[in-house]
Order: sequence, then C-alpha cells, then structure tokens
Amino acid sequence: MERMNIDNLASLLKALGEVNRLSLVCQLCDCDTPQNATCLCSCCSVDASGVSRHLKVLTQEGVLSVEKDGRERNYSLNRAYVAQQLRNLADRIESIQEAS
Amino acid sequence: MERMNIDNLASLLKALGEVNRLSLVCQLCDCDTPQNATCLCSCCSVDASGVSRHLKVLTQEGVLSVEKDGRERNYSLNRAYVAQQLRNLADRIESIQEAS
DNA sequence: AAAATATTTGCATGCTTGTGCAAGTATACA
DNA sequence: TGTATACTTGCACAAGCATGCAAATATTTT
Repeated sequence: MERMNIDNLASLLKALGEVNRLSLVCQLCDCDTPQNATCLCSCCSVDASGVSRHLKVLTQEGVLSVEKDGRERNYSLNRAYVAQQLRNLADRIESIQEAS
Repeated sequence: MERMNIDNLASLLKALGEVNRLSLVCQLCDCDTPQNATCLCSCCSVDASGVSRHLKVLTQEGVLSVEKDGRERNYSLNRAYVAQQLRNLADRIESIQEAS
C-alpha cells in the first residue's frame, strides 16, 4: 500500500470517524431510496447547516452520491465503494504481507 | 446498531483516520513480531514523542497491544479485532436492513 | 409577485488535535 | 555510580474542525 493510498484511505476513515457523520451513514444504510437532507437531519444532533456540511464532506470522500431534484438534494450511500475500501483494509490487516 | 456502538466505532475510525497513525498500523501489518516505538518511528514523519502519542491513541482504541520488555515497549496489531470491526461496518453498509 | 420550502455559505467562536522541544522517568549497561 | 537508551509528558502553539446563526440562493407553490 503506497503513500497515496494511505492518504486517501486516511481521509475516508476520517470522514467516517465523526459521530454525526457516521450516524448519517448508518441512517442511509437502512434506506433503499435516496433521502434528502431535511429527512436526514432527524438522526443527528446538528442543525440543517451542519448536516449540509457533513453531507458535503461525505460526498467529497465518495461515501455518498447526490442527485438534485427540484429544491431537494437526495443522498444515497455508495455501498459497494465504501464496503470495498473497508474490506481492503481489513484484508490487509488480517494477513501478514511480505515487505516489498 | 445502537448509539453506543456508533460512538465507539466512530472513535476507532477516527483513530485510524490520521495519516501518521494509519502509516503505523500499515507498518505493523507487515511485521510478524511486535515492534518497538523507535523502530516504528521510521515510517512516519513525526518525532519520537509524537509517535509515542499516536501509539497511545491506537492502543487506547484497541488497535494495538503493548508488552513491556525492559526499557522497550513492543507493539503489535490486534488484527482480528480491527478487521472484524471494519468488516462489521462493511456488512452493515452493504446490506439493506429493516428499520427496527 | 409573494410566500414557503430546501439547502448552502459567510462569519464568529470555542474546542480539539497534531506537533516539537525540553525535561522527566525507567531501565540497561559500563 | 554514572551514562546511554527508550519512552513519556508538560508546555506552548498553530491549524483544523464542528457548530449555530443569520443571510443568501434556488426552487416550488399560491
């Protein structure tokens, strides 16, 4: 795992490693359809502007996707991507690798 | 996933989500024997005191285990625990759950 | 056109965190 | 007993980050 990957992975984990953001992600875990920000507000103890900012961070890290619909933005979880990143790290951690 | 678990998981992810700490973890991935702090210094761009503090955080989060040996502290990766935490989240993210 | 709804953004603020340095502690070695 | 080695900790500091509020933007509805 080269340096570039470590940087990227670290920022993904940092994005997930904040309670309100992780709550948003977990909320979206249970939704089979995209959810708008107002709806997502309910699961996390910050006001709408805070939620907006958290959703922005998660989107920038590739955790979420947005689609605009009228005055709403609907967010959905990039399940495959996030799960794969986590599993890659889990694999790396569980198996002893040869030093290159 | 209850609130308690989200808090705990978030702090684990936060611990992993810092570049130098993640570098330490990745360094330890490649070691089949415990490593002391001085040795671990080489993979990360901070001085010994910084490394000491990072190792402390990782240990407190259950990522690492320490064993004291003379004037050295030898750190090893809790592979099973960390991998399981990451896989649990990956599983949760990948499968659509029913709301309780 | 005006009002309501959904979301973003600028600003200020306070808290957290990563860092280096220097001093302190603990252990081994000469 | 002194000196080297390994690691930790107090202090100071700068940077980052989460947050709320109020204002701005965008879009829909009446």
